[in-house]
Amino acid sequence: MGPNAEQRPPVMADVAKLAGVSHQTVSRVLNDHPNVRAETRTRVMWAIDELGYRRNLVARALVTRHSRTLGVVSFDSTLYGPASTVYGIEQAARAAGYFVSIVSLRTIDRAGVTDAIGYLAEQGVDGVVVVAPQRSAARALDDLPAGMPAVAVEGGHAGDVPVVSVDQVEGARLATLHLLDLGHETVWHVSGPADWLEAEGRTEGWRAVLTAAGRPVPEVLAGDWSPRSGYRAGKRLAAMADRVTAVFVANDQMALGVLRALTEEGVKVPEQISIVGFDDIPESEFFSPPLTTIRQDFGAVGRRSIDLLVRQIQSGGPLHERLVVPPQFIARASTSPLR
Amino acid sequence: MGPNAEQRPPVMADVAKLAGVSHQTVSRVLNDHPNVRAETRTRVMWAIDELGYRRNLVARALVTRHSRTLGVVSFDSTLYGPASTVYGIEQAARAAGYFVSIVSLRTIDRAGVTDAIGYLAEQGVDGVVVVAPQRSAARALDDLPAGMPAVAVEGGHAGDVPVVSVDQVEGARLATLHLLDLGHETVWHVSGPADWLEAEGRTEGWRAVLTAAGRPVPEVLAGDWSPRSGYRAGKRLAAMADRVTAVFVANDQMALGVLRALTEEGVKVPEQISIVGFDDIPESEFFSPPLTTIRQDFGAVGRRSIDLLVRQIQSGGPLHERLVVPPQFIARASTSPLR
DNA sequence: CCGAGTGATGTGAGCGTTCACATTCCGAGC
DNA sequence: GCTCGGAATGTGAACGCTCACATCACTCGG
Repeated sequence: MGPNAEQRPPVMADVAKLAGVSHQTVSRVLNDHPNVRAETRTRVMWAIDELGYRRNLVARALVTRHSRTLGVVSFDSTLYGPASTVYGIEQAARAAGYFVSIVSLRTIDRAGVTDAIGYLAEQGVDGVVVVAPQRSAARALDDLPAGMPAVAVEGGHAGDVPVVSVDQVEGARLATLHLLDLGHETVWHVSGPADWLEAEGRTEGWRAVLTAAGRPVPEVLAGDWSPRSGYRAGKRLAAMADRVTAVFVANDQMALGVLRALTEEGVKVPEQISIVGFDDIPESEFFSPPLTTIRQDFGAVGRRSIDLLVRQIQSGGPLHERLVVPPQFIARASTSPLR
Repeated sequence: MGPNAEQRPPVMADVAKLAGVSHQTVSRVLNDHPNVRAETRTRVMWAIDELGYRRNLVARALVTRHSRTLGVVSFDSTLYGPASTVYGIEQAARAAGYFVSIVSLRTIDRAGVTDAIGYLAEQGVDGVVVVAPQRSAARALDDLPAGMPAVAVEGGHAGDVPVVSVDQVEGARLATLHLLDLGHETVWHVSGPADWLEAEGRTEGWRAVLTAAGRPVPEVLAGDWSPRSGYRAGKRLAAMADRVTAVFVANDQMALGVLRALTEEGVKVPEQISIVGFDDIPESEFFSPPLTTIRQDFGAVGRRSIDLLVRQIQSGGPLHERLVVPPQFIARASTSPLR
């Protein structure tokens, strides 16, 4: 092996030697430092090209103490909501010049989230976004490593940490009001799982509207977001079809299950029962009938949370903000006036 | 400011001083080196705890040249398939002791993928998984940085890079054969977008079965995976309802659109037309009627690809393997024998 | 009772950058 | 021609860890 049998990728010193400058000048070129002669710059660029040099961001991170990487802790990113949120976050982070390191948890207990944040901290992320849609997960934000910038998405009352979320209560209000406006005496509700903050918010908004209007508040049918749980709720609703005329279902997947159950039992939607969902998944428009629902702007959630996180990283101090993204009502064919 | 006004997080030397050992002994404890006296170990552990020390993986990565981070290049992780694949990859990677850094591209041209891999390389990932469902994206694997271990998922003919994919052709065969077995004269096909390898595979399998059985091969109706494109295809199929009795739709979302269009036009499924989808998204079981479809095991795809990647990282050499995950036929209510 | 062997620990260098500071260069101004 | 100042460049020391090697303290067989 001669001295040229180097297998290691070229480093800054190699570029410097080839260009006939010091490693520091190479660094300056790479970092767009103003005080470099144009001719020197081109010579360095040429050498970089010649050697196929790529800078080593790990070494840079060691000295700057900034990795330009953000951590994302998420949960079951197969569900449409979390998946879209994570996608939005990733897009926004990259636009802001950050990499994204993701940990998706299967179960979402506090310890799991704390561990995940710990791993990310060791890995040197500059900040974390925690998608913590459940109470228990949100609590993990209380034991953040000192000085770690963080943002909670859909995270409820998260202590010192700023929160970005879609206004669930408002969405539920829109849905429920729409049904009351159509002349329905009251509105039934198929809820999400108990521990989820989004589920709580939706139930709360629904209840608030009914109470404010002086309408009876029917018993809540509990679901777990899955189409199957909606199907079960739908069967129960069908059995009460003489009393039920309008239902607000806490997400579109469950609404699909409800629709299916009602169809099986011969209950017509929207003629006999009106249905409103939540999320506006891409499928909703093609349900039978097309689903009236509430759209959440996940892209906006991602952008806002990254913006908040980056501002914290730059300022050093924590921000006590609470950003709310408004939901949007989408009218389709699953609701009709009470005849 | 006294000398104790340190704001910086503790480093290994701090732990060493407190425990009364050398930094190297601390390192040994952290890395489970066998030759450390039990008492020393506990003393070090105590010091670590006392200071709230966390090791700095960036510094470690600099010297070991391994970041224990894998890069994932994906594309629109909002679609059910890509989202599930990425989730499976992330789970498998973490189980294997790796972090995952994700780049999701909006558009999937070759340059974009090449750039993404380049960024990940600078960032020091030990290997990359490229979810490259399109021909153009798959081609980016030809210009990988030298010595970068890589695996393509759903990636077609990807040069030197091992590929893991679900057997699309076989899935399409299962779907088409099922329909022929029910007595249908031939099977129509709503395809995915042209550039997608998965779409090609599904069309190929469908065509192969028809040809082998000596049946007429109808014109392909082109879709783009979206429910809307399925809806448009459904309208056209409804217009030919006298000739069409069976349709294989290249994914479940489009199948939903087809279903919707047929329902609107008063065509009964499965009495007049039988439909088979592909993917088995969670919603399929609750379509009206519940959709007969082909299930893909995305978890298995994730595990296999990480396994392949980790083996490459450990062995140093590239592996020329090609792993195929079998699809599964799921019978539901959207198909029936030709009367 | 001594030297070899093994386990436990310490020492210093180096990973590839950037930072702080030192040095050199060059033209303007007197 | 000489000084001065800012632009352009170079030098050496970190950053926090692991690696290779050195050292030290024992145990054990002859």
